[in-house]
Amino acid sequence: MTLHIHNTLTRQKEVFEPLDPSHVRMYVCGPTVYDWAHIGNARPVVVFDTLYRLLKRHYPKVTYVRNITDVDDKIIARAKESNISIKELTLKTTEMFHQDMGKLNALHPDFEPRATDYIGPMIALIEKLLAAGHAYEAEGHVLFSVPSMADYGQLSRLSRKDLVAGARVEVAPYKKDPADFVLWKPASEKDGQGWDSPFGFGRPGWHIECSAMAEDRLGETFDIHGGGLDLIFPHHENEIAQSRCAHNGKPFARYWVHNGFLVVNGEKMSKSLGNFYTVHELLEHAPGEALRLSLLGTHYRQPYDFTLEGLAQNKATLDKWYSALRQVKDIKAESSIVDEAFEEALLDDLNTPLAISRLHELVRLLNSAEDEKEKAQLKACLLASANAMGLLQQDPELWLQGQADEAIESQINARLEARKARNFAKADEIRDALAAQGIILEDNAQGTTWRRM
RNA sequence: GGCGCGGUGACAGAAUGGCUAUGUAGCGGACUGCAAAUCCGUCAAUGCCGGUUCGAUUCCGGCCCGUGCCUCCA
Repeated sequence: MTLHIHNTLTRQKEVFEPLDPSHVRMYVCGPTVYDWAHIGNARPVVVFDTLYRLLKRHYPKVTYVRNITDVDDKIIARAKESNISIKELTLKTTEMFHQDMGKLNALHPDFEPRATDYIGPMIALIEKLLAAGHAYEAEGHVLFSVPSMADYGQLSRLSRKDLVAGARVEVAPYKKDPADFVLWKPASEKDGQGWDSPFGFGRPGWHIECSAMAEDRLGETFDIHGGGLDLIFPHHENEIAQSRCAHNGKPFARYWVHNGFLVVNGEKMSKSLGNFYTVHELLEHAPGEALRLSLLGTHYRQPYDFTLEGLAQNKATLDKWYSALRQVKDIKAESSIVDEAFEEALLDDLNTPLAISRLHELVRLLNSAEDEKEKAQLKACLLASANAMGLLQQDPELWLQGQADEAIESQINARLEARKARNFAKADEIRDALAAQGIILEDNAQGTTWRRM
């Protein structure tokens, strides 16, 4: 079984062949920490977490790096608004991000470099670019010279001519070419964020941050670089330009993987449109695991149309799956081999919807299995496969019922007594009363089980 | 204007040059005191027009519709 992955560089599905099969290296652009993460931020986290888990099953060592961008105009503005220090804002927001992503069952990356810890390497990279003639200083800025790179634009397939034709370019007077972009910009002390450098007091441009952190953690050339579709241009294009030009044209990332956009009611979700959901608020509607399943229910390169109804439906699916697991809670899972059809789906460019359909199939088989040994195997297979996607790792009782509740248990016992006495009117009365509290009773061979809606 | 992406049953969402996933909803049945859950069965789709082909939802061309990017957005 071989991993095939879509590479934005070639716009094709390719066989994944790591530079070093004993050590796969992946970099994904992380959040700019100034506010709660929204579901658009959560999508790449969940997608690349699933890829990370997949890679770990097939290669002996995987290094996954996801940065924290803690230098940014929006951060400076937000800190000023909230009247707190930049450090306080970025630390607090990073903590919020970690909590939310933890609820989505996202594993922690191997490294999570913060931009502010890499100012030195960024300056060094800029100096290399200046020395190589790919950058120039102008009015306190250092700019990357796009015309100095003959094959600029390969990832986005935008020619310089097209870029200039785009009427939205606001050409700063100090730019030699309209396409040039900032590597370093001047800052003043009152911004609350700035560093001394050979080019003066200032701060790094956004793109150079990722180039520097990726190189420091993963080397000049590495395997996979991921992020949202919208980062292709300009961010990733410029990362490539900086990194390759600083290293004599050496390749940067070999496979570029981009997740599609998030859409709400057919419209792009964005803060300016006001139609966005934060992960934090959605966690009040449904557990993080349901949100994770929702995000994986659409192939990662497709646009994902988020709805609260869809979220509720995925919650119901997990209820069903956990119910199936509860039926076999006394059966010990044997071995832990990921289902083959499931794994094949993931290996084919991370086809999570197809993999999920296989989980449905495994649940159905488990529900209809008669033989104990067969149940034990199916349970093990289901648990291992679901875990490969970061799902179904909770205790079923805890998922379905939450904290133990003696009042409910005694009501259920009272109902069982009534049923035994064939007093069905009373039994139904108790069931209806519990239903009004969102408690669903299920009578089965073993007795009566319950769950919360 | 340039560079892209997409249009599949009531809804969500995969796949495929012929055998038409999966889930939710619906319908029928089994089970149940009745429900719920579960199981079995079942209905139902490829935007439009051409072309290639024995055969197209799939490949090619045109059109319509929707949508994204085009200088710091995941």
